[in-house]
Amino acid sequence: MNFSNTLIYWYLQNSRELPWRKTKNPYYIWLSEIMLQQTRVAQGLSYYLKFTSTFPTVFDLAKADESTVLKMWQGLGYYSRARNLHFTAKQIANEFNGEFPSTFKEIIKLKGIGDYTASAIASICFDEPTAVVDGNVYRVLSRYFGIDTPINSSAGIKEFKKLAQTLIDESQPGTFNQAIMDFGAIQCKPKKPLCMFCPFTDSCVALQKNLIETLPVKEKKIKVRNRYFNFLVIKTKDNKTILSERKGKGIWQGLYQFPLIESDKNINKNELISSDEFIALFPDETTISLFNKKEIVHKLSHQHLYTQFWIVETEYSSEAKINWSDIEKYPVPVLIANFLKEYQPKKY
DNA sequence: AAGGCGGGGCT
DNA sequence: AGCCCAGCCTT
Repeated sequence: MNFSNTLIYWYLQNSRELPWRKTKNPYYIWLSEIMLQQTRVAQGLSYYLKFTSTFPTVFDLAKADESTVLKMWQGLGYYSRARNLHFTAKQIANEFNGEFPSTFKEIIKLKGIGDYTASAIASICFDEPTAVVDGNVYRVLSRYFGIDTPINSSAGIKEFKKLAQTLIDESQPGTFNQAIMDFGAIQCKPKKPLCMFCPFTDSCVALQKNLIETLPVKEKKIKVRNRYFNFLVIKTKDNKTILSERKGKGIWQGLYQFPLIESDKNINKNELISSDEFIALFPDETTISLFNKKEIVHKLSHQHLYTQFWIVETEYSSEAKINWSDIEKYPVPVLIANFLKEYQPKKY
């Protein structure tokens, strides 16, 4: 049996039962694919169920406020996915009359959809033989064929796409694509792959040459940046606080946070209240206490955030317009959601 | 071509 | 601690 047939045979016996496998509706497939970008199935699953029940059609999603969409996305990460999802939903609803584009060439034009996602939707929903290349596919192909081209080099990206395209079963492209991804996720795992039960034991180059541990090759490593965050959790006498939206380029675009003073190291109370930024925010008398005695380290893939939450009690602040009971309506980073869970446990 | 963007699970 | 996950966008 050739590669494709062996793979599909494996898939018939080992595929995972997932809700988006029961449909070819491009709206649902699109939703699942966006959610699963750089995200494990286990993490994305509950979000998929929540989105499909709250927004059964693309029109429902298009009608929602962006803030509502972000709130529902809260905790899933890479929030530009949610903003692009919403943008594209409005485009499909308003300009395309709710009809999803049906060819790879048209699909890839949509915001938030790249080569992988366009291939997935075109193959699964419209039977177009366009091969997906995600992290699973890089791993499976680099091992099976013994290819050491770095998967994140431009040469590697082209090479693996071309190879996958020659392997795809043109009579069932969607099944082939899902099969190779499931195979990578379940069998040909990054660590401790299940080579002893593998249908490719006699043809896998990496297994024969003992290269399983070294393939695939990835060339760059990400640098981690350390940052020191001081969130000012305002409480006025009339039970209001300040939240502001993060704009611009950095992390958590579109999410809300307490006023933030960033420093180049952990600072104490005196250093905080004597800083220009603090004085600008609170010229009047305040009572301040540090909520977390030990710094909270929140790790993103590329930044480590050393965080202190300062409880700032003051008589009144003209900036404080949000009622405490309304905080939960705002989309916030997990770092802040975790704080709120401890600070006002009754709410959760 | 390179860097930025979350959060969580596994080793 | 480091790596990876149904990647994409910007510069």
